[in-house]
Amino acid sequence: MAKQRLTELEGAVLTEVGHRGNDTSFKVRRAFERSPSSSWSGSAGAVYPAIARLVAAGLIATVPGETRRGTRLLSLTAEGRAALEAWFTDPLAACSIGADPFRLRAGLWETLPGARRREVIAAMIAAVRAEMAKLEGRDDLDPVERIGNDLARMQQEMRLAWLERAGG
Amino acid sequence: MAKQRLTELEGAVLTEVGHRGNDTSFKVRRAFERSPSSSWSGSAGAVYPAIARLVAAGLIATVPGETRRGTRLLSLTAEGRAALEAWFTDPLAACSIGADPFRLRAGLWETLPGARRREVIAAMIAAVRAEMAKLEGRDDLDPVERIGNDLARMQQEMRLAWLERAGG
DNA sequence: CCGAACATGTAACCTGTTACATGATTAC
DNA sequence: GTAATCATGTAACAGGTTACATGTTCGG
Repeated sequence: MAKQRLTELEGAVLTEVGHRGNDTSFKVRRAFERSPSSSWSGSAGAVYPAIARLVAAGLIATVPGETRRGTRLLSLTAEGRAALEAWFTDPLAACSIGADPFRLRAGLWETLPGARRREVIAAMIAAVRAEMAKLEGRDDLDPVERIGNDLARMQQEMRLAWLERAGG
Repeated sequence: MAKQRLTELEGAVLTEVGHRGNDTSFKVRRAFERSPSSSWSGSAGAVYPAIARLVAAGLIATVPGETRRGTRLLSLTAEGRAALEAWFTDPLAACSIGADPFRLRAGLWETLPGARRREVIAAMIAAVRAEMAKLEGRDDLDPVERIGNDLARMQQEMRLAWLERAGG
């Protein structure tokens, strides 16, 4: 009955419920919507079915909320906590390379003729700076999300350093 | 008729055909299979349909190969080159944050009790070192892929520095 | 009272995965 | 000759996106 392996979205849902205090489907979904990562839109059509799968697998328990809004309060079961820990402590999954749109494109910038290349690099520097400003503006983060935010900032700093070397 | 917007896989396919000398569907697919990134498996069921879409959209032209193997030689059309450049020079797409499995999990490691936490961090350090060794072993890379490889290595170095700070 | 935010969910669609199926060429 | 590699593709399935549908509560 327990799921074979969690998807990234399912792991992230368990994280929201178990360590970030998002105890309803709606709050989980809103947390994804507000996250700066482009990887998920936090769409209802992804989050609600994912939670339904986790409930069916016995990893999330639900109790009806007190209001008449139809709210269901979510919590991790013992199995859910175990599945979450297995998910986030797997070294192969955690340290694999992932999908980085910058890495996929950077090699191609070097193929452009000089003037166009400098123009593109300048636009990229501006875009990275804008992303960094967004990341630095967050001061309402819990400790778990804080670390994710710091890592995202470090990656943008790395991109910036690379661009400044490439553009000079 | 021209596609509205390219997926990451479609952009990567155009890159393989246009800038990395992979002039058949099979070579494109094999290049993805051998890539260290975990984001795509390079499965036939993804690559062949993607190429079919790009051909239908007029971005890739095909001519039959000389052998009887059924090989079709691929090349970018003028529209294909334009679409590829639009794809890789879009600053918003290039500088967005992407799906990083490490970033998604790192905050949770800090919630573990001390001994278990050190154990997990040590396993992560070993896994990152193993990934870095794989990345450093490649010396058969063309200039475009070289840069992607360098960026992947820089990201693993960043992870390693973070882990050593967290584990100390 | 009305709009914004809360709250849940479904249906059509698109894309990627796994596994399968087929056949040609090359190396031993 | 036979195994590995080259070469192309499809079918069933899983999961995410967009857009839609429904109803509740709260602030002005």
